[in-house]
Amino acid sequence: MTEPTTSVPAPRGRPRSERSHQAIIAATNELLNERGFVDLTIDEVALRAKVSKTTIYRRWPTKGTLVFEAFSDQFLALQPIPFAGSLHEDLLAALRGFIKVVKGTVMGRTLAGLVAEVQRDPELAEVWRDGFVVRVRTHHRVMIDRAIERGELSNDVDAEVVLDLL
Amino acid sequence: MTEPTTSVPAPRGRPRSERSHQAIIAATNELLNERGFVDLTIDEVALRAKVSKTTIYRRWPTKGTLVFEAFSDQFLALQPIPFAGSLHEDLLAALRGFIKVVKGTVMGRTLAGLVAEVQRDPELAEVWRDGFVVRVRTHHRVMIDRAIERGELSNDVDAEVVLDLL
DNA sequence: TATGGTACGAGACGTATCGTATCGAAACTA
DNA sequence: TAGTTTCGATACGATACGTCTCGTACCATA
Repeated sequence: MTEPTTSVPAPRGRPRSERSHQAIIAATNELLNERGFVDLTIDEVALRAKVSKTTIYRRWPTKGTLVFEAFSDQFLALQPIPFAGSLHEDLLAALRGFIKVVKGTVMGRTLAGLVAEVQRDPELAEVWRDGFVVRVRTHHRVMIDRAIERGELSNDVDAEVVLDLL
Repeated sequence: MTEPTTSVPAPRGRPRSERSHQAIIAATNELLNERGFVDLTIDEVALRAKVSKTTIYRRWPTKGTLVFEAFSDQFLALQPIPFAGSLHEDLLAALRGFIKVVKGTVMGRTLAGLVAEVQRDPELAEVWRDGFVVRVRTHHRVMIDRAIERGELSNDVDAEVVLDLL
């Protein structure tokens, strides 16, 4: 075998356009910031990305999954891990940063719509948990681990609960 | 004048049915708990309340305002003012109670949809602020006032910010 | 009792959006 | 060149919101 057995079975037919993929994500983020989740329409994403609506649905099954993918990277990039010194300060700083983004940018609007959508679509909820909540928690876990090396613990559970508001 | 000048100019014509009003609110709450904000339809509220859709729109301009009214009372009734002793404990208890309702009942789903809707409708946003956020804050203000009589203060601002997540 | 003002029920209606289906052209592989 | 898959264009079905019309029911007043 010249190819590993785990390799993809060699692509057939016309390949998917990578340019289209990026144009769709970009257009989605633009419209997301202009109008938020609810008022974003797939037709307009297609129009702005110079792509057919069919192409979008061929890659993302629902509006929610598309918006999720476009949004999550953009959002998480704005959530740095603070390094203040004490766990209490770190968590507070993280919370402040989170609130600042939610209240100070248009992303809060999108997040609200996305959270609402997650309540309705079980498949999206799964992607949401695996691809967003987990990453946020991993984020926080770092702070908590860092704190364990000092001897703080009882308040940790509370903090996790607080951040469950996500 | 047998009537005070500030009295209502005497109602003319057929009065609005109080029974209809209550039936609409009740049906809305039922459907809200069954399906949440997004999947609740005005047509079904009308059907279940044995009321014409016209009657609903004659009283509430949008779906959002109706749901808000039906939901806010129901929700706030489940948010008692804790009395633990210290401000820290009180706020924590309030937060726990809030999270418990949001995560443990179907109301969280409705709340998410409502928050998303508030981001879109400026009129609803106004009603939301005046009729919900204010009441929640008044709620918390009681705890804070109670704490001021002991001499805690610096952490208060933080707590308000945290509860801004609403 | 007659009249005018308002709410009511029933339902058609226009607009908007999601997501699907169809179909011929284009792009790529073997 | 033949086979396979994606592409764009666009019609379509399914819902839902919110508006509008019209004839009827209810209430105060003269």
